[in-house]
Amino acid sequence: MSHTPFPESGGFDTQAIQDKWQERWEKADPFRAGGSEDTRPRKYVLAMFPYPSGDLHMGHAENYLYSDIVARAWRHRGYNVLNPIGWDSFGLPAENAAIKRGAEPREWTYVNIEQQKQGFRSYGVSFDWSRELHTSDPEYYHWNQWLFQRMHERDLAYRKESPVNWCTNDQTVLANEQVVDGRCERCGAEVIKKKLTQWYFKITKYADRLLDDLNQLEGFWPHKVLQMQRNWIGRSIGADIDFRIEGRDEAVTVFSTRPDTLHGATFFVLAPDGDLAAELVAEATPEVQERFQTYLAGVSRQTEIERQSTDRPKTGVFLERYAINPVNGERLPIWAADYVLADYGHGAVMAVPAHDQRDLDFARAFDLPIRVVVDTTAPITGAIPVIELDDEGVPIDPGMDDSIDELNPAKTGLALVGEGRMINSGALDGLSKRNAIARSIEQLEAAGTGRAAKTYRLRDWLISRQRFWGTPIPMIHTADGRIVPVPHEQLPLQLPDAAGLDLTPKGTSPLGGATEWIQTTDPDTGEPALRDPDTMDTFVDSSWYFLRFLAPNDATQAFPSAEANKWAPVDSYVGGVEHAILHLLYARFITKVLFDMGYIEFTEPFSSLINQGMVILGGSKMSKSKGNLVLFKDEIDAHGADALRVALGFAGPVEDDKDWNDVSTTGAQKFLARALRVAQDVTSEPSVVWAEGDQALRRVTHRLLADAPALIDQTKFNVVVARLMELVNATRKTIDSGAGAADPAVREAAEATAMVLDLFAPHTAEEMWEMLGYTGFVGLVPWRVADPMLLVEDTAKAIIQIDGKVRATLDVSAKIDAATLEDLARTDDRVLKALAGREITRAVVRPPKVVSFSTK
RNA sequence: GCCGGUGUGGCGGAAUGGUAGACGCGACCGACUCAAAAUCGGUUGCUCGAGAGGGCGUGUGGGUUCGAGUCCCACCACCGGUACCA
Repeated sequence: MSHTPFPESGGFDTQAIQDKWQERWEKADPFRAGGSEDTRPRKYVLAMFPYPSGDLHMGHAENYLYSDIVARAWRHRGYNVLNPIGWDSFGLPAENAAIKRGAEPREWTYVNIEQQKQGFRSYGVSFDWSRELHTSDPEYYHWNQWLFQRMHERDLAYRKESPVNWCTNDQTVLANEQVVDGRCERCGAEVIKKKLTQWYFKITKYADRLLDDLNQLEGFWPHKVLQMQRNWIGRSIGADIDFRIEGRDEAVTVFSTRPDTLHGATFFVLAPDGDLAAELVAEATPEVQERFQTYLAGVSRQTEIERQSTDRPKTGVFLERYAINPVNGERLPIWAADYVLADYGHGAVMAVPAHDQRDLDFARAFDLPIRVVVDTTAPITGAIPVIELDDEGVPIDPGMDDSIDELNPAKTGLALVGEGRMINSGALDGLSKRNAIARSIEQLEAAGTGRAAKTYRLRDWLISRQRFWGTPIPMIHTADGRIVPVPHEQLPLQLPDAAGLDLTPKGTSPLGGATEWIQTTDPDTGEPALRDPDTMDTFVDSSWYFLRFLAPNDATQAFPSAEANKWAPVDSYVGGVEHAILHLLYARFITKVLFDMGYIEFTEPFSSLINQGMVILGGSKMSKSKGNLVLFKDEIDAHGADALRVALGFAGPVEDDKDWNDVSTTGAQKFLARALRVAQDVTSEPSVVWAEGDQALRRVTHRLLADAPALIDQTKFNVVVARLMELVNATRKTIDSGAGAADPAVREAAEATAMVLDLFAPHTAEEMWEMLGYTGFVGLVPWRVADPMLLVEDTAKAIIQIDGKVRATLDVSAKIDAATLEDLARTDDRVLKALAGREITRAVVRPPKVVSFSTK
């Protein structure tokens, strides 16, 4: 193969070096994880597996660099490391490409995988290639179907009719997590609500555990991600309160975080698209029915974007029915309004306009009464106000001074949500908000009309998709209306050939058009039956793939429990923050489900998480549509894999975004050439005695050896590169103007450089190692332990401060005692000059580094 | 609005409460060269000063401390998440 050496590589043919080592790695396959015979402790490193959308881009370059750095570092530190790779190869882009070009989704997908694979090989990533998997292979999705059926058995997979998110462009439903700002996360089209019957995974059953277990991850996952998940799960604590509805037998329950304000409830609101509203309207007068239907039609036409826009005026219709307040028997008019959501809480609220901004806005729009029940002017700390009692021992309501217009919600339009003391609330009067919440729950429980309750923002995970390129849902709809699993001996239920199928989005699954495929028989009766035409959300695939890597070719089970318990949870998981909720929440959920089923012994999938920032260009995201893509392949071709890796590793902290303009591949090339030249210049033999080498250089070498492991653990990769540069610079200096190239310390430094540089520039490191006279792979060589004797300095620089300003520095022995150091400082010329006769009133001496004098 | 995060040279960024700016990019000066590239050496926070040397400096204002980029309080700016969630 002909090639031209990269420029700026100091005469080294880095292209040839790269080719040479990639060929050797491919042949020797040195990065396979050890099997059961391997007694070293294990580490599982994983980068979020790629979707094969085309060639690799800079985001991949960063992501897989970081996981490779960690994997390589752990190998050097004596671990049996698993660093696998696979493809998240089901999904919409394949299908859309297929529609556009008339190719099969499968073909498009597997061509892309081949391309990405070449990309990874050219990048020198130390994967265990023997465990490669594709989620679009029946050998993989078989076990999605298995998982689905196990969950179905436990009522964790179920069907329900509910308003769902519908992407108007992709013509499919979406999970709540896939709607971003009212738009489809994938294509950006507006999302509307539709009422459909779909398959769900009951993630809400795990809400408490998903929330509480986040505490275990504190310090190991980015704080930001933990916080995002907490907010997403959104646990609210309060009470369920039962309201009787006039003319109806069953009570209606509402959830409220403010049961203390029950006396301030003046009306009642139902979600217009909920079941209860429909029921009440069915019994209403024709006029009410008509008004309601008109309103509902308007509401359902709205997109999520319209619905979410702030400052929207409140709208609603009065249903001419009344709810009865359980604490005082008051009749509360029932309205239907779209500010109440059908799928949160119970889809109904008691409205307390004085103390809830939304209720207040609604009350003011429709002229409904407003009653203040918390006096927010009353002190809640300090002396408890004296409550006067009337003749019967009932507290006299102190009332609120309603001459204070600034505090009258009806006038200001501002609900009083702050702290205060209860008024107009019977036996709760005088209590602080906090105490009143607790007391009101006690009262409701005593009366049997309410109870403490929790509600979550998290909704169940909608997993059906009306698209082709995904895992078929392994269920059968029988003629008599039962829904039964596909018998396990018929699994995997494979996708039919896409040829001849109409894949265009039309709102129903393309599989419905696969006549032969969709028709089957009822496994119980033998009667004709239909398969479920939908496929699963591809996030099901990625929610457990890290377990499949432990035995990707096992045709008998999803994964062997014994292997899973040995390797998993993943020790270091690397990926973008865009998955902070979606993928990471789902994987945590499925892990807990598998734990409950007894397949694994751990409850969290990823012990530590690294979120890399984005690679941007000129301050904005790179994208094909903007035409500002920096291509992975172009950079490898222009500067070499190692230069790209070093440049990215050095560009800044892992979690920060990196502007491509600040990523210096040419700087990295220069550094790599300097490192190679150092190795080339070494004239001593591997057998030299290092202890006889130059002490100053040895100290630099050993400080790096001592610090590197902790720096890697703290993901301060950019600092490790900086320290490598310092070592190479120090070695250069020793060769050129110090002890010379033959000094043993020079060899020791060059060898240490190769061993640590392997994390960032594996090709260069291997080449250095070979230049230094070794034959094996440096990537497999254990790091040397730093000599503690070389880490303690025998001299130190002491700083002398006077009134907080550094006035002198002294070279002193590292073992100097406080009295000697203080004497030296007090008699130093510069100190005397700076004192200018002022008297020292205080001296703080911290040998050997600091003397601090204070003066008058 | 609510929740979280971040503010350090021209730029990317270092810095267990102890000399702020490691390491690099860029820039400038020099060596080599017919010349350029590459390479090598030097300078490079701002400012006053010929120099010696001094003053000021980590978003702003306060505080704790012998000593604060680092700890505490208040504020400002930017970024991210989320939002009729009852």
